[in-house]
Amino acid sequence: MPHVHRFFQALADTTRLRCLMLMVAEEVCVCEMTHALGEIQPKVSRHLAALRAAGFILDRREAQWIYYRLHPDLPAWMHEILSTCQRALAEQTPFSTDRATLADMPNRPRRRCAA
Amino acid sequence: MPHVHRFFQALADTTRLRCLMLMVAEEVCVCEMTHALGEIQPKVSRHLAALRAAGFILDRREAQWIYYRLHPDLPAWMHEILSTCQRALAEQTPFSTDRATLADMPNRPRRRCAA
DNA sequence: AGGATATATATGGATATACGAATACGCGGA
DNA sequence: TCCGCGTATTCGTATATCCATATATATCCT
Repeated sequence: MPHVHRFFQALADTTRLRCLMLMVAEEVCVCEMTHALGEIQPKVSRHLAALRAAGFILDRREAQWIYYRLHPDLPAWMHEILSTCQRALAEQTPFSTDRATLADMPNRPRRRCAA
Repeated sequence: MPHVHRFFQALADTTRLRCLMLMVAEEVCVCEMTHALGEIQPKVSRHLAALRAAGFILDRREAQWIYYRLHPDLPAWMHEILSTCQRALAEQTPFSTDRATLADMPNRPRRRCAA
């Protein structure tokens, strides 16, 4: 199926996988991912656009920031695979350092107060 | 990590994924996969070579047949993902028909009697 | 309105990947 | 030894993918 192909093709790029691993945990905006990965903005943006076009993530604008999250209607097995990945890769580079760099990010945009 | 990248890149091709889904269940030789998928032999062989070069499968020669199976040292999380795939995709085309076509294959080479 | 910040997209080029057709290799049997 | 079968590989080509640079769009603030 094309869906399956698209999914694994999405995971096959390191930049996209790193972004997805961050999004498994929480909603993240582009500048946060750019900072966390240490990549230039157009590169991150381009890969997020690909993930969005394939229907794997959703975006939400809040002021000048655009937050991305996993698509809520993602098939269960895809979500399961992403969880498996995070469990297996969380303590390996670059995924562990991505999380740390994000946590230490100065002036991190704050989400609208939930509730 | 390059390993992770290689793994998902391997799954991102439909021919390779179909072969892997067959190998999750049992050891399969090239002519069996060629028959099951309805693809030409060099195409199947080429993709198996890629999987072998990446260390995801092992081959074993028996007379003129070469049998492929998942590499026994595959990391647990990769095996887990393959299992998740099979559970999710087993009843979808082309994976379901691949299994059926293999089961109905005439003159299917028989493995050496185990034990 | 104008500047600053955040994000998206366009462009052109380099590299990788997949393909069919043809061919080579390895093994068993007559 | 020659043939047939199963498998692997080479070749040339078409297509896809990724990238960096430059630029466009949108929003906020003053």
